[in-house]
Amino acid sequence: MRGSGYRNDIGGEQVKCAHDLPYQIGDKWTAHVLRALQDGRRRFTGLRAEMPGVTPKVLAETLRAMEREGTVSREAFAENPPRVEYELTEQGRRVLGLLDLCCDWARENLVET
Amino acid sequence: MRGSGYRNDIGGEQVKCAHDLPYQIGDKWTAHVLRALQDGRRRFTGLRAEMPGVTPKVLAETLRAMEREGTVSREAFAENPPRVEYELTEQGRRVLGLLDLCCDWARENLVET
DNA sequence: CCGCATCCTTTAGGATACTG
DNA sequence: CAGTATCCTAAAGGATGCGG
Repeated sequence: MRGSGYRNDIGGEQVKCAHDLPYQIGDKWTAHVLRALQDGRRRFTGLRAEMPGVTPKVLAETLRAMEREGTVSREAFAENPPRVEYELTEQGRRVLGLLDLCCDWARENLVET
Repeated sequence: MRGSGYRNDIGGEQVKCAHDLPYQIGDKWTAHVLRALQDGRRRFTGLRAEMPGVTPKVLAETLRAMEREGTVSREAFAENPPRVEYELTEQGRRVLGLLDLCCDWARENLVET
């Protein structure tokens, strides 16, 4: 089924595996952002509310990184007080799909925890 | 660490996701160990050879952690010079399966990078 | 309200040397 | 051979305060 020579950067094929994905996913808050945005756009404060424990600095960093990677889009409105809304991109929804895949796997393989 | 414990109740579900799995998978060397052991048992030096760049300290730490988690088993032989062999457990093979799942996902979703 | 500027702590990981 | 024992650096993440 799966012979050897299948190990990303150790001289095998160029297939990207978990920790070599060009997307953050293992860091502390990205998965939470993906979950928080799965039902639609949210603004900064809304995200904070759904992610207890995150500090504004770290949340902002996470969002900037995700924006750079193309998993999240950001829209700022020139109002006062300011309003900024975040939303998953198509690629972001795909990454969320991977997360769901992992959850499914966990459901089937970790039942006896 | 895990921040404020298991806070994966984001959607109300208690499902464990990527970074909350009770297995290392996003750290630097675990996936490499899983790959290196996928074709059978290996000893410490053999693993080092298949994982260029890893230092004995870090490899030992990784193996200890995996042993604790139950993804790798360790057998030491009372010989001289000493010999120690590592092998995937059933659970280890399951985690490797998740890794393969991620690779499949990447193949289908990252073709046009 | 959004989020940057500072400063600080923790930790993963590496370099090197040394033992049973 | 199969690891410890030390020491060190970089980077992630947190606390707090300010500014448009």
